[in-house]
Amino acid sequence: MPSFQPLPGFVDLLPEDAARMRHLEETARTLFERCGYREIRPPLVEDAALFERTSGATSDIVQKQMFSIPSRDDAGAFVLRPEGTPGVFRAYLEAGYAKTNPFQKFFYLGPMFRYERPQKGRQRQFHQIGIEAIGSPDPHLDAEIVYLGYRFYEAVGLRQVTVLLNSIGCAACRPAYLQTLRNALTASLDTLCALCRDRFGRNVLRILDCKNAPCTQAVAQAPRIADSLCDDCRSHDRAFRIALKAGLPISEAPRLVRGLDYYTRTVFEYHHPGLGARSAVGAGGRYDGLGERLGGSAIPAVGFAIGVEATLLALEAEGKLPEPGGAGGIFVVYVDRDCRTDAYRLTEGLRNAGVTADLDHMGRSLKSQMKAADARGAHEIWILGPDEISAGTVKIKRLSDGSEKTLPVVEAISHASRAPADAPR
RNA sequence: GUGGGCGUAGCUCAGCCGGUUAGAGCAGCAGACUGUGGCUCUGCGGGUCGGGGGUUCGAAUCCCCUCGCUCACCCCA
Repeated sequence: MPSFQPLPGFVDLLPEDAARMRHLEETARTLFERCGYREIRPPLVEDAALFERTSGATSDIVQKQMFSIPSRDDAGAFVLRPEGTPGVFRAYLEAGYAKTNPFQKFFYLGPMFRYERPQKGRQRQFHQIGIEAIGSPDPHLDAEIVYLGYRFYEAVGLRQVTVLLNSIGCAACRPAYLQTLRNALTASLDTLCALCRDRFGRNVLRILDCKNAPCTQAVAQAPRIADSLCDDCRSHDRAFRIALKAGLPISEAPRLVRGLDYYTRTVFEYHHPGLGARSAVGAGGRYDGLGERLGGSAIPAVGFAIGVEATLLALEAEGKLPEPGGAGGIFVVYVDRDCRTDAYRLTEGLRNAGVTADLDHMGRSLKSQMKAADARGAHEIWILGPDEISAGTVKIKRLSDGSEKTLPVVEAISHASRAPADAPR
């Protein structure tokens, strides 16, 4: 057993894992850029207060899930970002977009950190890919984003994703609903789980989300938030649904709420049946309240985040995990050790000509070199032995059909650089 | 924070009613095929049996402690 392992909840992404993750990231990048979203990279470390102000001091993220870093001069706590939205929004404000060019579409990707007990699909360092459209209240934007998220899952190969939708109102109508909800739940307050009894005063809305039987029962009787929406929220929701592309596998989720405080109106989650109880592969919503929480003016915005690890699990469940392809390219093989330097020079010549090329560095037998070439998925083996070296040639073997030919080295290199053998597949 | 499961080779695991040299498959290396991959066969290397203590003539096996991993609950993208 090695002396050092990754810390609990942290994992080494080996090349095969990194390739899978990169595949998702590149799919997202292509898709999002096509829709006008530009990549933004806020820092991984922010002032703890940023998340306390935005996510809500009562949210679990803030209460117990943040990784804090003591600052040297005791100026306050720093934290590893537990989610992407606040940092993106802070960057938007900091850059002055609100004044110069208020409507901006961003995407971001990278690691997030939460101090949770690790389990399947949940790590302390996990990865998200998210988008944020800041500056517009347009319900068509909600539709664009919900659809875009779905398109991402579709593009990576998932076929069983469903979209859960709800509206949770705004600062104008939600307080009245919260009161209605409290009134409705008062009678059954004693039957609620301990956590929900606590939530009753602190964050009633979250009771809707509770999975404990007594709470779901109590909640089933309670009035729906959809019936308490103000006119503005109602018309926003209506326009959003009209705009939303038909054919999306949508489920109404009248009790869907979010764990973070800044959401308003549209909320949604993407679910996958292959993940069990914790079936979300991504989620998001509108957060018109975030700008004010950061001390600015009200700036409407909407976005979502994709859980990368959850998405990979879903792909695995559908049997669609992409198998990382071989390195391709050319593997240069030396017949005996005296040819190693020539083989090395030939390899460098190929690389300098823009061709993917490699060779053995373990002093292995010819046969083993051939095996290694095959194992790594090379397309051609270039064999260099005393005969070839004295003739200034190289023997080229195609792995696909085993055919061989001998060419002068110079000619072979220029041919390879024109018609690269490392073309995909 | 709470509960369950599991720690034996690089990986997946067998062995565990105590008993000689701790095994298999895969992977690795080498050979059969003396300058040729995939398939096959043969051989080789590789183990503080997570760690510590205890019981015993004898512990991978039984007991205690400890560390680690994992799954679930909680909560959550």
